[in-house]
Amino acid sequence: MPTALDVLFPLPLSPLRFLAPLDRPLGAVGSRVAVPWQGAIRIGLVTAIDEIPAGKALDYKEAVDWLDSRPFVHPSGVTLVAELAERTATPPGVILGSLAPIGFRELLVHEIMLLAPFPDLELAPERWLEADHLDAATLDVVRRQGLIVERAKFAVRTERRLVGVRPADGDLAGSNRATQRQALALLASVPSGFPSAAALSREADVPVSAGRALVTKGYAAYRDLPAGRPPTIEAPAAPHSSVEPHSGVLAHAAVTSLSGGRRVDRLAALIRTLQRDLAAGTGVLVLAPERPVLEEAASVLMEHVPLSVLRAETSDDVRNEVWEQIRNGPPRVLVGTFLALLAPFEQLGRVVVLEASNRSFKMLSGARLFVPDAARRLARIRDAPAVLCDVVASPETTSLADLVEVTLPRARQRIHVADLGGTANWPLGSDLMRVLKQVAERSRQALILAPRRGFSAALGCPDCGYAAGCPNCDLALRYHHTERRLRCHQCGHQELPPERCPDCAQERLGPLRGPGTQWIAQAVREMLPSLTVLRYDSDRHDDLTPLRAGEPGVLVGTTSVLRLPPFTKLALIAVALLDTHMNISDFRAEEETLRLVLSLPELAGGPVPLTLLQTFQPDHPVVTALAAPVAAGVDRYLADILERRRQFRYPPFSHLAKIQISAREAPVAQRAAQEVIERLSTAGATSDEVLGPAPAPVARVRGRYTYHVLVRSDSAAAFQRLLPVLGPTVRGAGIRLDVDPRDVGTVLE
DNA sequence: AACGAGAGACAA
DNA sequence: TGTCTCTCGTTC
Repeated sequence: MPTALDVLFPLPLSPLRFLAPLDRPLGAVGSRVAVPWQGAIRIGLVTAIDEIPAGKALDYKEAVDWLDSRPFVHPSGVTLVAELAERTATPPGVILGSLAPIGFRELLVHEIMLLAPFPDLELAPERWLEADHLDAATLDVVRRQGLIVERAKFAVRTERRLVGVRPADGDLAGSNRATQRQALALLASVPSGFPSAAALSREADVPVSAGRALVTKGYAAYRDLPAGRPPTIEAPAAPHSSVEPHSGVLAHAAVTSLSGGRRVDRLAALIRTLQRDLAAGTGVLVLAPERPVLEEAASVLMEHVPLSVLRAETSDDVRNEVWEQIRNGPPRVLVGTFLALLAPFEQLGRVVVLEASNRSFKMLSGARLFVPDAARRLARIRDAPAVLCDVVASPETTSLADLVEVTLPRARQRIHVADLGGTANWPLGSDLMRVLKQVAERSRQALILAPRRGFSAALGCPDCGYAAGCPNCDLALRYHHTERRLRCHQCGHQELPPERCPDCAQERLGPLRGPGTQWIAQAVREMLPSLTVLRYDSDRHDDLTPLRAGEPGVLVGTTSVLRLPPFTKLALIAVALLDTHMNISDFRAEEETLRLVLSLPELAGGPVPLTLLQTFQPDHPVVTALAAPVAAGVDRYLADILERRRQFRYPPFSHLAKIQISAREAPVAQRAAQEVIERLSTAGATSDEVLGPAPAPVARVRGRYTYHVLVRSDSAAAFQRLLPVLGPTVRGAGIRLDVDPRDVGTVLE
């Protein structure tokens, strides 16, 4: 019986079926194959192997060749891709494309052999030839007629190297040929050769002409040699002093929630467990949301366990090297981004997710996966325990079945709430001014977290209320004072600020609404002219060496400062406007505000600084919870959050998907949104399960109008039935589906 | 995603 | 009639 392969490509497709290459040993699920594709060949992943009836064989093309001797993706990875595709109602190829961005684009050597002379072709039969001797159409014809056999393998990358080809002889005798003899002797002793005659001469310490003479006289020649070993996997910079592992290991549970403490405390609590996993012969996968967390984890863990690192910047070569280490070497810990999810661990002992609620784990392209969800699925598929680490465990984690909660003592933190109500000073309230003065007097350092970059959230007219808006987006243009520009932070549009108000001709246009880094930095400079004030946001990264050297100063930055290594002499961390974080219209906003404030001590490498929160809402439950004298305030508030999620049927008590419908014309988008709702109800959605349509929080971005529809189901099965009815487009509008969204907007309110 | 077929727009 | 651009459907 013929054997068929289901082959998946990193394209928005489901697997396609090919015949297994005839007369070749059958490979395994998870291996890559080369298959004919639109006149050429391309690389795909075998997701299933099936026997099919002989009559069916003619329906499919024959795969050209197997490319792996051992699976490239563990079979559990194939299952994971399929599960994620189903959950997100996305073609599995899209999932493969996001999780395995390399491995499917490598160059192949594709060869063909004519089985008999072919009338119209001047090609020798029964000899292997480069496939590009035939054009795509001819290749397809002779292939269909069974007149050729084909093979494919990965192209070995080569580089031109200078190598020795002939030993020294009489012509090189004599004292004035001494330098050439010297260079040739060196060349002979290095089989891998040199990149150039000049490089050889440099190494042999002879004039360049001597090396060149070897080439002209035929003692040396350039040859294409296989490219050298890939660069070795570099260890991350180790900014951390060594960490003392906690004694004791984590209990064996399907899921462990590891919360509290600082990030290094949570790592310290993991080390003994990871060592035991490795000793048991199993590898461990540690997932990090972004580079600084990854580097920190790697530098802490590398002192205690054998470690590999995989991140976005790792080259394809290094990635292949890591894959080899994991497949062939002794068990190790792999610290990586989402790219590590498909790592080919033979035995996987544990999956650890660092900073499990971090927004960076939400992938913005493709199926918009949330990596911790994918990691938990992987752990379940492989029957490995999962550990979710976070400063504050999310309700999604704490409501999981078979959960063990490990809570480390919360980092010490003195929190002061500064009420901005009725204050005349803006953006620095009187409390913050007082503390900043102390910082200056005592020659200490302070960090102020600004709500945005630029000078102010808008530039406008104090008389008529006009505010300059973006021509492409329904959004105020942000005012950048230093550059004297108005800029849209959505689409990048920029223009000069108007001389006078276009509505009432008033000339005193000024900054409106919330302050940015520029405004706050300016205010601090005016108040404390002698103090160094530095800025750190995506517009400007000031040189922070003075602060690192311990000089007094104030750093004003956006949340991007949270990714900086800790400062050892911080006396104060201030949040200039906590309201910006609390008022984001999302059901997770308060919880994330809590997480933000409780993770601020991470920035202090030395004594615990004062945390000062400026807010117009000192009575907001988030603020009162944080201001409570003991941690119990926070814990009680977390319980409240969970209860509210249950009451209002938010995740984890329901399944949520956000559908974004957008078009250049608002009515087109609105009609399409209506059609989406009709399709959902035709598919059996109850009125309770469909919410919206509502205009997106910013109704127009880059000239496109967007409407949101939410699908909310109590049962996974009902949820999963509804999503596939949404195509990629509806009557001229584009649809984007975000299953398990991390930002929901206002539709439910 | 990438390609090719087919439809429609426009100049000669 | 040719050719350029856009939309749509297919990839086994």
